[in-house]
Amino acid sequence: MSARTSNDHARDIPEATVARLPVYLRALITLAEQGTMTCSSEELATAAGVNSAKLRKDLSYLGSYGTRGVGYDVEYLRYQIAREIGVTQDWPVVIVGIGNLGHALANYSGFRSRGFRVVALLDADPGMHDEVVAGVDVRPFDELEGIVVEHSVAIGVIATPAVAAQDVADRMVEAGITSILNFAPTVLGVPDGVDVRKVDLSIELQILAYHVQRKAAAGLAGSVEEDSA
Amino acid sequence: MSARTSNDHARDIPEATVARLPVYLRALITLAEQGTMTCSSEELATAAGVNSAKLRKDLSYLGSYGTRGVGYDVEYLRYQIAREIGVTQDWPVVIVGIGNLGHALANYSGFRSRGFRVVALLDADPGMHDEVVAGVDVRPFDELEGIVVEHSVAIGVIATPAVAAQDVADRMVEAGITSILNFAPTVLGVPDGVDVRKVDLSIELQILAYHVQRKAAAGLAGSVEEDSA
DNA sequence: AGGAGTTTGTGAACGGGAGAACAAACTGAG
DNA sequence: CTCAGTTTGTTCTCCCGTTCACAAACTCCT
Ligand SMILES: NC(=O)c1ccc[n+]([C@@H]2O[C@H](COP(=O)([O-])OP(=O)(O)OC[C@H]3O[C@@H](n4cnc5c(N)ncnc54)[C@H](O)[C@@H]3O)[C@@H](O)[C@H]2O)c1
Ligand SMILES: NC(=O)c1ccc[n+]([C@@H]2O[C@H](COP(=O)([O-])OP(=O)(O)OC[C@H]3O[C@@H](n4cnc5c(N)ncnc54)[C@H](O)[C@@H]3O)[C@@H](O)[C@H]2O)c1
Repeated sequence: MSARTSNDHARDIPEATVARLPVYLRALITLAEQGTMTCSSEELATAAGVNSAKLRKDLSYLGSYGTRGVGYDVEYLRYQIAREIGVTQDWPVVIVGIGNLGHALANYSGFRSRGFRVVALLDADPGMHDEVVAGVDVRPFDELEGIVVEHSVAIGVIATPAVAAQDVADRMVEAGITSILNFAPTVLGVPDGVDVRKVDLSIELQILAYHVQRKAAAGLAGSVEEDSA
Repeated sequence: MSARTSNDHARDIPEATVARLPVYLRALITLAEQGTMTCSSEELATAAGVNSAKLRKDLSYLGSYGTRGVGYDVEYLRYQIAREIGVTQDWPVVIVGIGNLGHALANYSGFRSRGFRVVALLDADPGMHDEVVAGVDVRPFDELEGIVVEHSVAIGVIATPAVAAQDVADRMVEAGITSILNFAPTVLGVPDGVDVRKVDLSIELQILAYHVQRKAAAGLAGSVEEDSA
């Protein structure tokens, strides 16, 4: 009951930190490619586009991997973050809905290079089956469960029209998937223990539109605010 | 100086609220299509996947558009939110980088139906010019400035490889664009007053992977936590 | 008209994250 | 060995966002 004791260090990294770790990881990979062996929190923070105090606090949740007076060993920190996120191993992924977006996702090489392997492309449209996209057969949606079990798939991507998304999510959960990345513009209902992250292009654009409008309105009003630092 | 007085109601809606308004808008559109005339905060909150108190507080920043004891008029609220976001008018958008992802974006109909109009598709690859995607010519990247000025474009989408993204962003800002949606996995540096939102598929997957791993580790440890409500 | 029932709008408590600031810990020169 | 310089890890404070809880406001029934 009280056994929250984990092997190494404290668990439960804050969500905000988890969301930034992949950014740090990317920055470290870039630094490593440039031949940098060591970096300070200041340098890494700049590369990642965040405040250095925030970076240090984030890293402190993982453990104490830096050296005072020196900084961080790029390769070592890179490995530690990758291990914490879990991308030292490969994650099998299934993509459902191979339309415009599904094709783009299947062809995306950044998938593979970051520890994700597309093991199946599924679509309900029979006209699409056995088409080969990026070296993977498009298979009937019904094969979901078999594939999930066979490859121990934990992560599913939904790129179907919005009306089908909830159905697909239900089937995914039933098949044993516990994490879903949803591109369809719908709110998905899932049981406890299942994670959903959504990517909604229209929402992003609408947020941008709001700010454009606000900036324009502020400009018309003639006041000179907004600029702080 | 103290003139933060605006015409109608108080300005500066919290960012978290701004990010949810499009979700409410989508839920209201769905309700309207189903013939619902009126809805309570509870119903709308459920449809939007949020807490009803949060919904009410969010809406209260826009004004007082509900009726106590009754709820909200779906059409009226829909219009008010659309007006607040700024999607009662059409926003011209340019997309730069017409590869896998750019094609998908250009073909995406949800763009148009939500108040965004793709006025130009730009790519640096000459082999691509004059190809027509979704009814729009692909043009050389150099035409950016002319198009931005001609159509008063405020919003730009970057779908180029990561190495080109900063360059493209610089050119966009120079041309007069003030809001950027970035799909390339890079941190963009932009001047104050320019908004950048990023969509990074790999980061989303890595966040999901972290949680899968955490769940698995918790399972192995044998503790029965996680479930609260 | 009055009262019961319903639902909004908001004040207040609470929790988590952001940033400033500093002590602890390391390096390297003399 | 000592001391100056550097950089981490962490504490402390502040602010934003979430949630609870309730008075105010409205409807409808009798
Ligand atoms: N294209 C984009 O750039 C873009 C951007 C943002 C969001 N989206 C969203 O992503 C989703 C897909 O967009 P798209 O442009 O690729 O659409 P699309 O119509 O081109 O593709 C949808 C695919 O899903 C398949 N499908 C339909 N129902 C299915 C089901 N029940 N099971 C399995 N497959 C099914 C269809 O056969 C089709 O191949 C949509 O919800 C869209 O709103 C797309
Ligand atoms: N394909 C996906 O599903 C996906 C998913 C997430 C992120 N991304 C990211 O989106 C970006 C585009 O991905 P993609 O798969 O479409 O790549 P892609 O290589 O298919 O397309 C890139 C396009 O950009 C053009 N381009 C290159 N440099 C340019 C420049 N300076 N100015 C204008 N155009 C230029 C190229 O000619 C090409 O047409 C990449 O950064 C990728 O990491 C893609």
